[in-house]
Amino acid sequence: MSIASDLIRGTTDMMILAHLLEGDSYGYDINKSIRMRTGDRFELKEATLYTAFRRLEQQGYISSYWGDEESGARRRYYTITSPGRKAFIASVREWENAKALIDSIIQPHSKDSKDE
Amino acid sequence: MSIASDLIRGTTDMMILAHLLEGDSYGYDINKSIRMRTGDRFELKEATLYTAFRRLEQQGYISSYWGDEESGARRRYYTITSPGRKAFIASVREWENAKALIDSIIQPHSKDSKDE
DNA sequence: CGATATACCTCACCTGTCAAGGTATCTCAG
DNA sequence: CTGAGATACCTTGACAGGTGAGGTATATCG
Repeated sequence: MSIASDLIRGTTDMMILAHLLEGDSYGYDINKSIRMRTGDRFELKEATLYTAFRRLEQQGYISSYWGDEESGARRRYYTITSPGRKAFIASVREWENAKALIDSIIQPHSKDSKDE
Repeated sequence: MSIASDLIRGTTDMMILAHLLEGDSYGYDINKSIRMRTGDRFELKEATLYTAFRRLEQQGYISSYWGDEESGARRRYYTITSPGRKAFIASVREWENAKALIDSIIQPHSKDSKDE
């Protein structure tokens, strides 16, 4: 019951930024949160997650630092930046827009007289 | 004011099938219809449109035939097949699903106690 | 000691979009 | 008649994002 990869394309960055808006976090935790929010119906593939981090950091939308836990596996934490916040807002607007446009295209149009 | 190509990815086939549900049509006309339905805010790029036709025909979701107009440029008409109709219904369901999942992921979660 | 969970990472491959280029017909202005 | 623009089709190569498969390391539990 996963989303087709072509459908989530272009929304993964938005998902990650949305999570970071609520505070610094790290890869595994972000994915766990996504799993929980969707009732176990969706999660990002690890490769997708980490390539997204690279991309977002390169664009200046997030920054990272290593956590200082003394036990357990090391964690790389991410912080959303000011440009990242702006980018998130813009991407949500774009997403709402795209949803409306696509819906208007696929919704059936009543056709009284259909000559064929 | 176009949709980011990463956002429409995976919906173009659905758009085309939606149009063909209302009767046979050809490339140029489908794109014109999309432009009209969206109030000139969106249209498929030609390369995208025609690669989608190839893909859909190969999957057996549409079939094609040449129109017999005696004047003007020739037109290749497309018909949606029975499997195509089923695929369309499935893709709409998937799309509705994806929309809901993505929205649930990006929507802000109220956090009463936010330390930091 | 091996399995499982946490936690990170990279590489090669696949697929869909798109810019750029091409063909051919018809109409209309000059 | 000639050139521009609209109609209408098509292909190729480049590009970008998702993903399977593979890898590393630590802690815990039986």
